Amino acid sequence: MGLTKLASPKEELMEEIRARFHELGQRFTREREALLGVLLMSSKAWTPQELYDQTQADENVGLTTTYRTLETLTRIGFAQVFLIEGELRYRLCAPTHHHHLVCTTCKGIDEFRGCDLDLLDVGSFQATSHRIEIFGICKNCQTGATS
Amino acid sequence: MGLTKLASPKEELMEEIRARFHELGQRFTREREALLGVLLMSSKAWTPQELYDQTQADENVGLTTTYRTLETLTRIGFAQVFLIEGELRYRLCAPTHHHHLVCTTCKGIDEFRGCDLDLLDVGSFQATSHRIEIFGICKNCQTGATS
DNA sequence: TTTATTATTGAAAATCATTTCCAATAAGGG
DNA sequence: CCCTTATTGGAAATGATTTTCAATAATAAA
Repeated sequence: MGLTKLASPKEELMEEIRARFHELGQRFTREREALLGVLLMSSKAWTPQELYDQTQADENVGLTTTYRTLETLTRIGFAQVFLIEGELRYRLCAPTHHHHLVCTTCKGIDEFRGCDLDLLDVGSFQATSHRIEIFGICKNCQTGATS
Repeated sequence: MGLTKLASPKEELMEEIRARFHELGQRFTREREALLGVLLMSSKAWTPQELYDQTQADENVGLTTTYRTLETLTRIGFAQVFLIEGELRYRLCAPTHHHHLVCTTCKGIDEFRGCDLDLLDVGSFQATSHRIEIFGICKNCQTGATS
């Protein structure tokens, strides 16, 4: 990990999201593209403020827009919120079922598939979804680098 | 579920927590006892505000103290935070390894034990902990009652 | 018991996170 | 190129949480 590329090819996912936006009658603005550009660049889960700061480098995107875009992406299933050490962080996610390896050092998150939780007997509890998160330190962060 | 009693006997857990507080040089105040009294009463995960409101019935506990006590219980391992539908909620938890069935209607949480996640191969990722949460509707909430 | 020490409390203020407002802007269909 | 209307951004509002600090009260020691 250590902020490796996302599993799904960058351009492909960008197009998939753009298409979904159009389907929903939402516009694909320069701001949204800039935010997605940053999000697609790594496996990191960002706080809204961090993401905002990151975009300031080249594009001018407002903090409010950053919040709104993360909310939208989460609502339509292309991002997920994570509670990591008391902070809410957002990360792009493929919309297929998977779980996460969360690095508490760099906040990078890798996906993994394959879980047998559907087999678990939960009695009369009517399960609708589940989440598995494995916390730890990714390979890259084990080798000393602080971020 | 539907806010059933906690697995571990109420008095027993209260004593365990009291003992741990003493060990840590922390005082077992009337306020902390009142808050624990409410927390021990059910399997519900509370927002700080809700817990504060609940205590006002008989004991006068401040909101600040409510936040502080939840923070302390979480830090020493007797409570856990949950992100449920965008809200942070706290629930007493036995300090042994287990996972959760989260009712998104009443916010009651049941514990379940037995998971084979330790067997999962996560390659070079250095796992330190993991969390499994199953979301859904508990038996009690399936039968119509709104809360 | 009584006293001394010091952790804890609570109310107010400060801070931080997030949302709402609304006038100006710009995406994208026609 | 024009029109419609979703989107933007800054400011203000709101909401959640933390800090501050003087008063209080829980325990240990006498």
